[in-house]
Amino acid sequence: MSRLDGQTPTQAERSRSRREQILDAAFHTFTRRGYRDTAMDEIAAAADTSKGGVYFHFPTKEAIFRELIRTTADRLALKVERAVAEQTEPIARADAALRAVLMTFAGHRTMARLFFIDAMGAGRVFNAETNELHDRFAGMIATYLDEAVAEGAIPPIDTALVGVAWFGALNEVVARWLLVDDAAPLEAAYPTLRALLLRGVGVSEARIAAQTDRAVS
Amino acid sequence: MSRLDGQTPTQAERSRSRREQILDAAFHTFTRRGYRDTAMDEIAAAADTSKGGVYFHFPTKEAIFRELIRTTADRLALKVERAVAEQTEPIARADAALRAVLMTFAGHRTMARLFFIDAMGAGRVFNAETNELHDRFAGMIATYLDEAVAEGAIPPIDTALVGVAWFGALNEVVARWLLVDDAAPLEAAYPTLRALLLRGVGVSEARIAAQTDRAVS
DNA sequence: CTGAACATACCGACCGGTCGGTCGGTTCAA
DNA sequence: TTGAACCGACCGACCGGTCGGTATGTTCAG
Repeated sequence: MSRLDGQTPTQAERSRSRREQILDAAFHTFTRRGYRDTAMDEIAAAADTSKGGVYFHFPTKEAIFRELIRTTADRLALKVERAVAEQTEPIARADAALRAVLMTFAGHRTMARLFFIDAMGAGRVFNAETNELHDRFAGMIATYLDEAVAEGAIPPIDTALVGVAWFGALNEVVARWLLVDDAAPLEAAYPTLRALLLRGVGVSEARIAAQTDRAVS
Repeated sequence: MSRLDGQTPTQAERSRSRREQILDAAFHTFTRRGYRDTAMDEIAAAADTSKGGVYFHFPTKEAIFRELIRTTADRLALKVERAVAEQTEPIARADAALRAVLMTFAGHRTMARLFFIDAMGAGRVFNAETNELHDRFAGMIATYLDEAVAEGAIPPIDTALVGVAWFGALNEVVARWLLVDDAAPLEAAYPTLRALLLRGVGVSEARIAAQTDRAVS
Protein backbone atom coordinates (compact mmCIF):
# COMPACT_ATOMS: atom_id res chain seq x y z
CA MET A 1 0.00 0.00 0.00
CA SER A 2 1.13 3.60 -0.58
CA ARG A 3 2.74 4.25 -3.88
CA LEU A 4 1.16 7.71 -3.87
CA ASP A 5 4.54 9.33 -3.29
CA GLY A 6 7.63 8.33 -5.18
CA GLN A 7 8.35 5.31 -7.30
CA THR A 8 9.90 2.03 -6.32
CA PRO A 9 8.70 0.44 -3.11
CA THR A 10 11.10 -0.13 -0.27
CA GLN A 11 12.27 -3.63 0.48
CA ALA A 12 10.15 -3.83 3.57
CA GLU A 13 7.12 -2.80 1.60
CA ARG A 14 7.85 -5.26 -1.13
CA SER A 15 8.25 -7.99 1.43
CA ARG A 16 5.00 -7.12 3.09
CA SER A 17 3.05 -6.99 -0.12
CA ARG A 18 4.61 -10.22 -1.25
CA ARG A 19 3.55 -11.86 1.93
CA GLU A 20 0.02 -10.73 1.44
CA GLN A 21 0.17 -11.78 -2.17
CA ILE A 22 1.07 -15.27 -1.09
CA LEU A 23 -1.60 -15.30 1.60
CA ASP A 24 -4.10 -14.22 -1.00
CA ALA A 25 -3.05 -16.89 -3.45
CA ALA A 26 -3.12 -19.52 -0.73
CA PHE A 27 -6.55 -18.39 0.34
CA HIS A 28 -7.94 -18.79 -3.12
CA THR A 29 -6.26 -22.09 -3.79
CA PHE A 30 -7.18 -23.63 -0.45
CA THR A 31 -10.65 -22.34 -1.00
CA ARG A 32 -11.06 -24.03 -4.35
CA ARG A 33 -9.15 -27.25 -3.88
CA GLY A 34 -8.96 -27.85 -0.16
CA TYR A 35 -5.91 -28.11 2.01
CA ARG A 36 -4.56 -31.49 1.00
CA ASP A 37 -5.12 -31.03 -2.68
CA THR A 38 -3.34 -27.73 -2.74
CA ALA A 39 0.34 -28.08 -3.54
CA MET A 40 2.84 -25.47 -2.48
CA ASP A 41 3.83 -25.14 -6.10
CA GLU A 42 0.29 -24.13 -6.90
CA ILE A 43 0.30 -21.48 -4.24
CA ALA A 44 3.62 -20.23 -5.51
CA ALA A 45 2.37 -20.11 -9.08
CA ALA A 46 -0.83 -18.35 -8.07
CA ALA A 47 1.21 -15.80 -6.18
CA ASP A 48 3.46 -15.24 -9.18
CA THR A 49 6.47 -16.44 -7.32
CA SER A 50 8.38 -19.63 -6.67
CA LYS A 51 8.19 -22.28 -4.00
CA GLY A 52 11.41 -20.98 -2.54
CA GLY A 53 9.89 -17.54 -2.42
CA VAL A 54 6.94 -18.81 -0.51
CA TYR A 55 9.17 -20.66 1.94
CA PHE A 56 11.09 -17.50 2.53
CA HIS A 57 7.97 -15.93 4.02
CA PHE A 58 6.40 -18.93 5.68
CA PRO A 59 7.98 -21.85 7.48
CA THR A 60 5.42 -24.51 6.54
CA LYS A 61 2.28 -25.07 4.58
CA GLU A 62 0.38 -25.46 7.79
CA ALA A 63 1.51 -22.08 9.03
CA ILE A 64 -0.04 -20.44 6.00
CA PHE A 65 -3.30 -22.21 6.58
CA ARG A 66 -3.33 -21.37 10.26
CA GLU A 67 -2.73 -17.72 9.64
CA LEU A 68 -5.47 -17.69 7.06
CA ILE A 69 -7.98 -19.28 9.39
CA ARG A 70 -7.03 -17.07 12.25
CA THR A 71 -7.24 -13.76 10.47
CA THR A 72 -10.41 -14.75 8.70
CA ALA A 73 -12.05 -15.79 11.93
CA ASP A 74 -10.89 -12.58 13.55
CA ARG A 75 -12.42 -10.53 10.79
CA LEU A 76 -15.71 -12.32 11.11
CA ALA A 77 -15.75 -12.12 14.88
CA LEU A 78 -15.07 -8.40 14.68
CA LYS A 79 -17.97 -7.92 12.32
CA VAL A 80 -20.28 -9.84 14.59
CA GLU A 81 -19.14 -7.93 17.64
CA ARG A 82 -19.71 -4.64 15.91
CA ALA A 83 -23.18 -5.66 14.79
CA VAL A 84 -24.03 -6.82 18.28
CA ALA A 85 -22.71 -3.68 19.91
CA GLU A 86 -25.24 -1.64 17.97
CA GLN A 87 -28.06 -3.39 19.76
CA THR A 88 -28.93 -3.16 23.41
CA GLU A 89 -31.83 -5.51 23.76
CA PRO A 90 -30.68 -9.13 24.16
CA ILE A 91 -32.85 -10.75 21.53
CA ALA A 92 -31.95 -8.08 19.06
CA ARG A 93 -28.30 -8.78 19.83
CA ALA A 94 -28.60 -12.48 19.14
CA ASP A 95 -30.51 -11.66 16.02
CA ALA A 96 -27.84 -9.20 14.92
CA ALA A 97 -25.14 -11.81 15.39
CA LEU A 98 -27.02 -14.32 13.28
CA ARG A 99 -27.64 -11.73 10.64
CA ALA A 100 -24.04 -10.57 10.58
CA VAL A 101 -22.70 -14.05 10.02
CA LEU A 102 -25.20 -14.87 7.34
CA MET A 103 -24.69 -11.64 5.48
CA THR A 104 -20.93 -11.80 5.69
CA PHE A 105 -20.86 -15.24 4.21
CA ALA A 106 -23.40 -14.19 1.61
CA GLY A 107 -21.02 -11.46 0.54
CA HIS A 108 -17.88 -13.56 0.70
CA ARG A 109 -18.54 -16.96 -0.65
CA THR A 110 -14.87 -17.78 -0.60
CA MET A 111 -14.55 -16.94 3.05
CA ALA A 112 -17.35 -19.31 3.77
CA ARG A 113 -15.61 -21.98 1.76
CA LEU A 114 -12.48 -21.70 3.83
CA PHE A 115 -14.54 -22.16 6.96
CA PHE A 116 -16.76 -24.96 5.91
CA ILE A 117 -15.36 -26.89 3.04
CA ASP A 118 -11.95 -27.11 4.50
CA ALA A 119 -13.07 -27.25 8.04
CA MET A 120 -12.93 -30.99 8.48
CA GLY A 121 -10.84 -33.69 6.98
CA ALA A 122 -7.24 -33.43 5.93
CA GLY A 123 -5.59 -34.70 9.01
CA ARG A 124 -5.72 -34.14 12.72
CA VAL A 125 -3.63 -31.03 12.41
CA PHE A 126 -6.42 -28.56 12.41
CA ASN A 127 -9.25 -30.59 13.64
CA ALA A 128 -8.05 -28.88 16.75
CA GLU A 129 -8.01 -25.63 14.85
CA THR A 130 -11.51 -26.11 13.54
CA ASN A 131 -12.67 -27.34 16.88
CA GLU A 132 -11.55 -24.14 18.47
CA LEU A 133 -13.16 -22.11 15.75
CA HIS A 134 -16.52 -23.75 16.18
CA ASP A 135 -16.19 -23.44 19.93
CA ARG A 136 -15.47 -19.80 19.61
CA PHE A 137 -18.56 -19.01 17.60
CA ALA A 138 -20.85 -21.39 19.42
CA GLY A 139 -19.56 -19.77 22.59
CA MET A 140 -20.34 -16.31 21.27
CA ILE A 141 -23.89 -17.35 20.58
CA ALA A 142 -24.19 -18.93 24.00
CA THR A 143 -23.00 -15.71 25.61
CA TYR A 144 -25.67 -13.65 23.93
CA LEU A 145 -28.26 -16.23 24.86
CA ASP A 146 -27.07 -16.11 28.45
CA GLU A 147 -27.65 -12.39 28.47
CA ALA A 148 -31.12 -12.91 27.10
CA VAL A 149 -31.85 -15.45 29.80
CA ALA A 150 -30.43 -13.20 32.50
CA GLU A 151 -32.65 -10.36 31.43
CA GLY A 152 -35.65 -12.62 31.35
CA ALA A 153 -36.18 -12.15 27.65
CA ILE A 154 -36.28 -15.92 27.14
CA PRO A 155 -36.80 -18.80 29.52
CA PRO A 156 -33.74 -20.57 30.96
CA ILE A 157 -32.12 -23.19 28.74
CA ASP A 158 -28.87 -25.02 28.24
CA THR A 159 -27.33 -22.17 26.31
CA ALA A 160 -24.10 -24.00 25.59
CA LEU A 161 -25.95 -26.76 23.82
CA VAL A 162 -28.25 -24.37 22.04
CA GLY A 163 -25.26 -22.34 20.91
CA VAL A 164 -23.81 -25.43 19.35
CA ALA A 165 -27.11 -26.31 17.71
CA TRP A 166 -27.58 -22.81 16.35
CA PHE A 167 -24.11 -22.76 14.99
CA GLY A 168 -24.66 -26.16 13.43
CA ALA A 169 -27.87 -25.09 11.78
CA LEU A 170 -26.25 -21.97 10.41
CA ASN A 171 -23.20 -23.93 9.36
CA GLU A 172 -25.19 -26.48 7.44
CA VAL A 173 -27.35 -23.93 5.70
CA VAL A 174 -24.29 -22.06 4.52
CA ALA A 175 -22.54 -25.26 3.52
CA ARG A 176 -25.48 -26.38 1.38
CA TRP A 177 -25.62 -23.01 -0.21
CA LEU A 178 -21.95 -23.30 -1.05
CA LEU A 179 -22.28 -26.69 -2.64
CA VAL A 180 -25.13 -25.79 -4.94
CA ASP A 181 -24.01 -23.75 -7.88
CA ASP A 182 -27.21 -21.98 -8.80
CA ALA A 183 -28.43 -21.55 -5.28
CA ALA A 184 -30.86 -18.88 -4.21
CA PRO A 185 -29.16 -15.99 -2.45
CA LEU A 186 -28.21 -16.84 1.08
CA GLU A 187 -30.10 -13.83 2.39
CA ALA A 188 -33.32 -15.53 1.38
CA ALA A 189 -32.75 -18.08 4.13
CA TYR A 190 -32.53 -15.44 6.80
CA PRO A 191 -36.20 -14.92 7.70
CA THR A 192 -36.98 -18.60 8.01
CA LEU A 193 -33.80 -19.37 9.89
CA ARG A 194 -34.30 -16.42 12.18
CA ALA A 195 -37.82 -17.47 13.00
CA LEU A 196 -36.76 -21.08 13.49
CA LEU A 197 -33.95 -20.29 15.86
CA LEU A 198 -35.65 -17.58 17.85
CA ARG A 199 -38.81 -19.59 18.23
CA GLY A 200 -36.66 -22.48 19.33
CA VAL A 201 -35.41 -20.65 22.39
CA GLY A 202 -38.86 -19.46 23.32
CA VAL A 203 -39.06 -15.98 21.87
CA SER A 204 -42.68 -14.98 21.53
CA GLU A 205 -44.36 -14.96 18.14
CA ALA A 206 -45.10 -11.29 18.53
CA ARG A 207 -41.46 -10.51 19.18
CA ILE A 208 -40.39 -12.55 16.18
CA ALA A 209 -42.85 -10.84 13.91
CA ALA A 210 -41.46 -7.48 14.96
CA GLN A 211 -38.28 -7.13 12.94
CA THR A 212 -35.32 -5.39 14.45
CA ASP A 213 -34.23 -2.21 12.75
CA ARG A 214 -32.40 -2.59 9.49
CA ALA A 215 -30.01 0.29 9.59
CA VAL A 216 -26.86 -1.52 8.56
CA SER A 217 -26.23 -4.06 5.86
CA MET B 1 -22.36 -68.52 7.51
CA SER B 2 -23.07 -72.06 8.67
CA ARG B 3 -20.28 -73.85 10.38
CA LEU B 4 -22.91 -75.83 12.25
CA ASP B 5 -22.11 -78.85 10.13
CA GLY B 6 -18.52 -79.82 9.46
CA GLN B 7 -15.28 -78.03 10.07
CA THR B 8 -13.15 -76.03 7.69
CA PRO B 9 -14.89 -73.16 5.92
CA THR B 10 -15.26 -73.27 2.18
CA GLN B 11 -13.26 -70.94 0.01
CA ALA B 12 -16.30 -68.76 -0.65
CA GLU B 13 -16.91 -68.41 3.07
CA ARG B 14 -13.35 -67.53 3.77
CA SER B 15 -13.44 -64.95 1.06
CA ARG B 16 -16.57 -63.40 2.45
CA SER B 17 -15.28 -63.19 5.96
CA ARG B 18 -12.01 -61.78 4.73
CA ARG B 19 -13.86 -59.11 2.85
CA GLU B 20 -15.76 -58.14 5.94
CA GLN B 21 -12.58 -58.25 7.96
CA ILE B 22 -11.05 -55.71 5.59
CA LEU B 23 -14.16 -53.56 5.64
CA ASP B 24 -14.05 -53.61 9.39
CA ALA B 25 -10.42 -52.67 9.52
CA ALA B 26 -10.95 -49.91 6.98
CA PHE B 27 -13.89 -48.62 8.96
CA HIS B 28 -11.87 -48.33 12.11
CA THR B 29 -8.87 -46.83 10.43
CA PHE B 30 -10.81 -44.29 8.40
CA THR B 31 -12.70 -43.49 11.53
CA ARG B 32 -9.62 -42.72 13.53
CA ARG B 33 -7.33 -41.14 10.99
CA GLY B 34 -9.55 -39.88 8.21
CA TYR B 35 -9.55 -40.88 4.59
CA ARG B 36 -6.41 -39.22 3.35
CA ASP B 37 -4.31 -40.13 6.33
CA THR B 38 -5.22 -43.77 6.08
CA ALA B 39 -2.77 -45.74 3.96
CA MET B 40 -3.77 -48.95 2.30
CA ASP B 41 -0.92 -50.62 4.13
CA GLU B 42 -2.52 -49.60 7.37
CA ILE B 43 -5.83 -51.09 6.40
CA ALA B 44 -4.07 -54.25 5.34
CA ALA B 45 -2.19 -54.45 8.61
CA ALA B 46 -5.32 -53.81 10.64
CA ALA B 47 -7.09 -56.54 8.72
CA ASP B 48 -4.20 -58.93 9.34
CA THR B 49 -3.52 -59.27 5.67
CA SER B 50 -1.39 -57.64 3.00
CA LYS B 51 -1.97 -54.82 0.59
CA GLY B 52 -2.21 -57.31 -2.22
CA GLY B 53 -4.83 -59.16 -0.29
CA VAL B 54 -6.87 -56.02 0.13
CA TYR B 55 -6.59 -55.24 -3.54
CA PHE B 56 -7.82 -58.68 -4.35
CA HIS B 57 -11.14 -57.86 -2.73
CA PHE B 58 -11.46 -54.20 -3.63
CA PRO B 59 -10.44 -52.33 -6.77
CA THR B 60 -9.50 -49.03 -5.14
CA LYS B 61 -9.26 -47.27 -1.84
CA GLU B 62 -12.19 -45.13 -2.79
CA ALA B 63 -14.36 -48.15 -3.43
CA ILE B 64 -13.83 -49.29 0.13
CA PHE B 65 -14.78 -45.93 1.49
CA ARG B 66 -17.85 -45.70 -0.72
CA GLU B 67 -19.10 -49.08 0.33
CA LEU B 68 -18.56 -48.18 3.95
CA ILE B 69 -20.49 -44.94 3.64
CA ARG B 70 -23.28 -46.52 1.70
CA THR B 71 -23.94 -49.45 3.97
CA THR B 72 -23.59 -47.33 7.06
CA ALA B 73 -26.05 -44.77 5.74
CA ASP B 74 -28.43 -47.54 4.76
CA ARG B 75 -28.32 -49.01 8.21
CA LEU B 76 -29.05 -45.68 9.80
CA ALA B 77 -31.84 -44.85 7.37
CA LEU B 78 -33.44 -48.20 8.06
CA LYS B 79 -33.35 -47.59 11.76
CA VAL B 80 -34.93 -44.19 11.34
CA GLU B 81 -37.62 -45.52 9.05
CA ARG B 82 -38.48 -48.25 11.48
CA ALA B 83 -38.70 -45.82 14.35
CA VAL B 84 -40.88 -43.50 12.32
CA ALA B 85 -43.16 -46.29 11.17
CA GLU B 86 -44.08 -46.98 14.75
CA GLN B 87 -45.63 -43.57 15.07
CA THR B 88 -48.71 -42.28 13.31
CA GLU B 89 -48.98 -38.74 14.47
CA PRO B 90 -46.71 -36.40 12.44
CA ILE B 91 -44.97 -34.62 15.26
CA ALA B 92 -44.31 -37.89 17.00
CA ARG B 93 -42.82 -39.16 13.76
CA ALA B 94 -40.43 -36.26 13.44
CA ASP B 95 -39.57 -36.70 17.06
CA ALA B 96 -38.96 -40.40 16.57
CA ALA B 97 -36.61 -39.71 13.69
CA LEU B 98 -34.61 -37.26 15.74
CA ARG B 99 -34.47 -39.66 18.61
CA ALA B 100 -33.45 -42.57 16.44
CA VAL B 101 -30.52 -40.71 14.95
CA LEU B 102 -29.32 -39.39 18.24
CA MET B 103 -29.57 -42.73 19.97
CA THR B 104 -27.93 -44.63 17.16
CA PHE B 105 -24.97 -42.33 17.20
CA ALA B 106 -24.87 -42.44 20.95
CA GLY B 107 -24.53 -46.19 20.71
CA HIS B 108 -22.06 -46.23 17.86
CA ARG B 109 -19.54 -43.53 18.31
CA THR B 110 -17.46 -44.84 15.46
CA MET B 111 -20.35 -44.75 13.05
CA ALA B 112 -20.83 -41.15 13.89
CA ARG B 113 -17.17 -40.52 13.29
CA LEU B 114 -17.36 -41.93 9.80
CA PHE B 115 -20.24 -39.63 9.03
CA PHE B 116 -18.98 -36.46 10.50
CA ILE B 117 -15.26 -36.46 10.86
CA ASP B 118 -14.64 -37.78 7.44
CA ALA B 119 -17.57 -36.09 5.87
CA MET B 120 -15.80 -33.15 4.35
CA GLY B 121 -12.35 -32.57 3.07
CA ALA B 122 -10.11 -35.03 1.33
CA GLY B 123 -10.77 -34.18 -2.24
CA ARG B 124 -13.74 -33.54 -4.43
CA VAL B 125 -14.36 -37.25 -4.82
CA PHE B 126 -16.89 -37.68 -2.15
CA ASN B 127 -17.90 -34.21 -1.47
CA ALA B 128 -20.53 -35.39 -3.89
CA GLU B 129 -20.94 -38.49 -1.77
CA THR B 130 -21.29 -36.52 1.43
CA ASN B 131 -23.48 -33.99 -0.25
CA GLU B 132 -25.87 -36.72 -1.22
CA LEU B 133 -25.79 -38.17 2.25
CA HIS B 134 -26.69 -34.91 3.88
CA ASP B 135 -29.35 -34.32 1.28
CA ARG B 136 -30.82 -37.68 1.99
CA PHE B 137 -31.23 -37.11 5.69
CA ALA B 138 -32.21 -33.48 5.42
CA GLY B 139 -34.76 -34.63 2.87
CA MET B 140 -36.11 -37.26 5.21
CA ILE B 141 -36.63 -34.66 7.88
CA ALA B 142 -38.29 -32.34 5.39
CA THR B 143 -40.67 -35.10 4.36
CA TYR B 144 -41.84 -35.68 7.89
CA LEU B 145 -42.22 -31.97 8.40
CA ASP B 146 -44.27 -31.76 5.21
CA GLU B 147 -46.61 -34.36 6.60
CA ALA B 148 -46.92 -32.41 9.79
CA VAL B 149 -47.74 -29.27 7.83
CA ALA B 150 -50.22 -31.10 5.65
CA GLU B 151 -52.06 -32.38 8.67
CA GLY B 152 -52.08 -28.96 10.21
CA ALA B 153 -49.98 -30.02 13.15
CA ILE B 154 -47.59 -27.15 12.57
CA PRO B 155 -47.88 -23.94 10.59
CA PRO B 156 -46.54 -23.87 7.01
CA ILE B 157 -42.81 -23.31 6.65
CA ASP B 158 -39.97 -23.82 4.23
CA THR B 159 -39.51 -27.43 5.19
CA ALA B 160 -36.53 -27.96 2.91
CA LEU B 161 -34.59 -25.24 4.64
CA VAL B 162 -35.72 -26.31 8.06
CA GLY B 163 -34.72 -29.87 7.25
CA VAL B 164 -31.25 -28.65 6.46
CA ALA B 165 -31.11 -26.58 9.61
CA TRP B 166 -32.32 -29.44 11.79
CA PHE B 167 -29.81 -31.75 10.28
CA GLY B 168 -27.10 -29.17 10.78
CA ALA B 169 -27.98 -28.68 14.40
CA LEU B 170 -28.02 -32.40 15.01
CA ASN B 171 -24.82 -32.82 13.08
CA GLU B 172 -22.96 -30.23 15.06
CA VAL B 173 -24.14 -31.50 18.40
CA VAL B 174 -22.97 -34.99 17.53
CA ALA B 175 -19.71 -33.70 16.11
CA ARG B 176 -18.92 -31.77 19.28
CA TRP B 177 -19.73 -34.78 21.34
CA LEU B 178 -17.34 -36.80 19.25
CA LEU B 179 -14.50 -34.38 19.64
CA VAL B 180 -14.67 -34.15 23.39
CA ASP B 181 -13.24 -37.17 25.11
CA ASP B 182 -15.00 -37.03 28.42
CA ALA B 183 -18.27 -35.74 27.07
CA ALA B 184 -21.58 -36.21 28.76
CA PRO B 185 -23.65 -38.96 27.19
CA LEU B 186 -25.23 -37.87 23.96
CA GLU B 187 -28.65 -38.83 25.19
CA ALA B 188 -28.46 -36.00 27.67
CA ALA B 189 -28.72 -33.57 24.79
CA TYR B 190 -31.95 -35.04 23.56
CA PRO B 191 -34.53 -33.18 25.66
CA THR B 192 -33.06 -29.75 25.02
CA LEU B 193 -32.50 -30.42 21.35
CA ARG B 194 -35.96 -31.84 20.96
CA ALA B 195 -37.56 -28.85 22.59
CA LEU B 196 -35.42 -26.47 20.58
CA LEU B 197 -36.23 -28.02 17.25
CA LEU B 198 -39.90 -28.69 17.84
CA ARG B 199 -40.49 -25.25 19.27
CA GLY B 200 -38.69 -23.85 16.26
CA VAL B 201 -41.26 -25.18 13.85
CA GLY B 202 -44.15 -23.96 15.94
CA VAL B 203 -45.14 -26.98 17.97
CA SER B 204 -47.09 -25.84 20.99
CA GLU B 205 -45.50 -25.82 24.42
CA ALA B 206 -48.15 -28.20 25.66
CA ARG B 207 -47.38 -30.67 22.91
CA ILE B 208 -43.66 -30.46 23.60
CA ALA B 209 -44.14 -31.03 27.29
CA ALA B 210 -46.12 -34.18 26.51
CA GLN B 211 -43.47 -36.75 25.77
CA THR B 212 -44.19 -39.37 23.18
CA ASP B 213 -44.29 -42.93 24.38
CA ARG B 214 -40.98 -44.53 25.19
CA ALA B 215 -41.63 -48.10 24.28
CA VAL B 216 -38.44 -48.78 22.36
CA SER B 217 -34.89 -47.85 23.05
C1' DC C 1 -8.59 -92.93 -4.36
C1' DT C 2 -5.07 -90.10 -6.66
C1' DG C 3 -2.82 -86.62 -8.78
C1' DA C 4 -2.63 -83.46 -12.63
C1' DA C 5 -5.01 -79.20 -14.09
C1' DC C 6 -7.18 -75.32 -12.76
C1' DA C 7 -9.05 -71.57 -9.74
C1' DT C 8 -9.02 -68.68 -5.76
C1' DA C 9 -6.92 -66.14 -2.17
C1' DC C 10 -3.10 -63.98 -0.80
C1' DC C 11 1.69 -62.03 -0.48
C1' DG C 12 5.13 -58.25 -0.63
C1' DA C 13 8.65 -56.12 -3.58
C1' DC C 14 8.33 -52.71 -6.59
C1' DC C 15 6.94 -48.71 -9.61
C1' DG C 16 5.47 -44.16 -10.81
C1' DG C 17 4.11 -40.12 -9.29
C1' DT C 18 3.35 -36.46 -5.90
C1' DC C 19 4.64 -33.13 -2.72
C1' DG C 20 6.58 -30.77 1.40
C1' DG C 21 10.63 -28.93 2.29
C1' DT C 22 15.90 -27.69 1.35
C1' DC C 23 19.80 -25.45 -0.48
C1' DG C 24 23.18 -23.32 -3.34
C1' DG C 25 23.05 -19.74 -6.16
C1' DT C 26 21.33 -15.11 -8.32
C1' DT C 27 19.41 -10.41 -8.25
C1' DC C 28 19.02 -5.87 -6.90
C1' DA C 29 17.97 -2.07 -3.64
C1' DA C 30 20.37 0.39 -0.16
C1' DT D 1 29.42 -4.49 -1.22
C1' DT D 2 26.22 -6.55 1.51
C1' DG D 3 22.31 -9.00 2.60
C1' DA D 4 17.32 -9.48 2.10
C1' DA D 5 14.38 -11.43 -1.26
C1' DC D 6 13.89 -14.72 -4.46
C1' DC D 7 14.62 -18.70 -7.63
C1' DG D 8 14.11 -23.52 -9.07
C1' DA D 9 16.56 -27.89 -9.20
C1' DC D 10 16.61 -31.33 -6.21
C1' DC D 11 15.82 -34.62 -2.26
C1' DG D 12 13.45 -38.06 0.23
C1' DA D 13 9.32 -39.80 2.21
C1' DC D 14 5.10 -41.45 1.24
C1' DC D 15 1.47 -43.91 -0.99
C1' DG D 16 -1.86 -45.90 -4.32
C1' DG D 17 -1.77 -49.37 -7.23
C1' DT D 18 0.60 -53.40 -9.98
C1' DC D 19 2.53 -57.72 -10.74
C1' DG D 20 4.93 -62.00 -10.56
C1' DG D 21 4.83 -65.43 -7.63
C1' DT D 22 3.06 -68.94 -3.94
C1' DA D 23 -0.02 -71.72 -1.43
C1' DT D 24 -4.27 -73.58 -0.57
C1' DG D 25 -8.20 -75.46 -2.13
C1' DT D 26 -11.47 -77.67 -5.83
C1' DT D 27 -12.50 -80.58 -9.72
C1' DC D 28 -12.44 -84.45 -12.39
C1' DA D 29 -10.37 -87.99 -15.39
C1' DG D 30 -8.29 -92.39 -14.94
